[in-house]
Amino acid sequence: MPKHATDYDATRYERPSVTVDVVIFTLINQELHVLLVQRRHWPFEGCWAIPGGFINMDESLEDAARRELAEETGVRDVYLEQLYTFGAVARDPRTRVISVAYIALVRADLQQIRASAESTAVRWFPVRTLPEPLAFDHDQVLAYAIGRLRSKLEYTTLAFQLLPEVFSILELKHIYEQILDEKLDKGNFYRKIKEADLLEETPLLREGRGRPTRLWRFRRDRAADKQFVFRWREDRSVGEGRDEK
Amino acid sequence: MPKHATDYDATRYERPSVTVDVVIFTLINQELHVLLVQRRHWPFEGCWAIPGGFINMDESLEDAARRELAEETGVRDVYLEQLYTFGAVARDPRTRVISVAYIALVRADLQQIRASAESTAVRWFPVRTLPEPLAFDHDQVLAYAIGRLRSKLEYTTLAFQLLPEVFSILELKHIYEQILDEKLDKGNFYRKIKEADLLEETPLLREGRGRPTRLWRFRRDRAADKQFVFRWREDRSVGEGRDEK
DNA sequence: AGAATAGTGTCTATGAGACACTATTTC
DNA sequence: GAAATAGTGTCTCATAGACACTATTCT
Repeated sequence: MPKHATDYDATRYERPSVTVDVVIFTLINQELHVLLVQRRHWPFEGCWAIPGGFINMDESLEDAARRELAEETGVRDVYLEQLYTFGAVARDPRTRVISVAYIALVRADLQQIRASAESTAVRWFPVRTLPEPLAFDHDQVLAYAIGRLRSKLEYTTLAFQLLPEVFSILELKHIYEQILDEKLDKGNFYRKIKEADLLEETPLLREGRGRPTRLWRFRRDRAADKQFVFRWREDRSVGEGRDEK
Repeated sequence: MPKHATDYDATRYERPSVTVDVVIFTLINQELHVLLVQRRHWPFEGCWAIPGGFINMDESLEDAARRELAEETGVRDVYLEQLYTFGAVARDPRTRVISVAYIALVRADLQQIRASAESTAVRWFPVRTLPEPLAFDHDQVLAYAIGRLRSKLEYTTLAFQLLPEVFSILELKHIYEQILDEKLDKGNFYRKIKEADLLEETPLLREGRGRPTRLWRFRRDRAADKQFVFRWREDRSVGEGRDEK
């Protein structure tokens, strides 16, 4: 098969379909959730799936991901990142489909989710209790997405995408715990987050059962500085690279 | 546009072409090089480009990448990793093309490169002195590949892919320096690499101008242990995530 | 002996992790 | 005062980084 042939003819080779799937994460009641849609039709009728769809010829991959995201959640201006491209030959029984997967982080309180013509339902699922089985190879996609989220959390300020405008330091710690799936030390967390100088104190307090808690705001100016990275801890585990069977 | 519609008709939507491009790295004279092909035809006639080609309908993305790699270098069984998928609308003037980019690491001494029908030449270029301009958006692809290589080097044993069966510790250090583009401390490097217990001493010595150097072998058994990661240093910089304009 | 290259030893500053302590609220 | 939650202080141990030192070859 020639590469970049002169006499290129668009119709000459059979082409795969290309879809964009978006793994949409949010935090509900301090717990990490993911948005899934229930399929109305064959294949995998009734199964839950990661929302996605075919790309248009006049939109970039990221534009397509944003469109899908908007269609499912009505949300705009969120954190969006390409995850991986899945291209096993028989992952879709209908035809050859290459799926470019994206991760999105949204604040649940802002979102209005809705079902569509192809789905009977749309729901947030806690990542700890996902439905089984998922459609296509979406279990792999999701597992990979969670792994990526976890590893990126350790060296980026990504967790702030999930938080409201103001929040307490212990809420932030809770997100880290949710995503990393382990307990963190309170004192060490306070120390590191303060050293990072990422937060701006607000005059606000939130009352609860015990001592009221101070609320903070994320300093976007510091995060915008691309050189700057808040690294919760140095301990990176596997990270990038995955084996497509 | 419907997602996963029942009455799915493969011909119903216009489909993009999908290519796989492989950024092939090697080490020549202790210097990091990348394989480029010179294009024979329009578009970008005469420009250097990353080798790649259209995927077949019956091969996975990774299979396609291995095929391309074999076609360009005749090499098999190398380190191969998906890099990123590039999908800007007008990146190829002929038609809509989505390119899934891969990174491969090969040992140059083993390879026999050859030109093909579409290329007038195939050459290894030092990454420090790349030709300008590259075809398509290949400058971006390459820059991204180098960044990925750099960041992965810091927490994987990937550098060993570039080395021959036996090598000296200072040669290994040299690879790290090449890829990271900075000087490393000799003593610290010796310390870390030995602590990692990744190397096996051989009885071999190599003579040079000064004191002969001990040769070592990579312990694949330790690296196979997926939990294990040789981390040259903790200092991860940006890493994953990229902005496709 | 001196140059060239290989390889080791050691000091210091940093910072992650553990954990005990203090503070402020409600009941 | 006790319970509940918020927030601080401090000690220790590991280790990254700097850098001086020793070792073995050739000419």
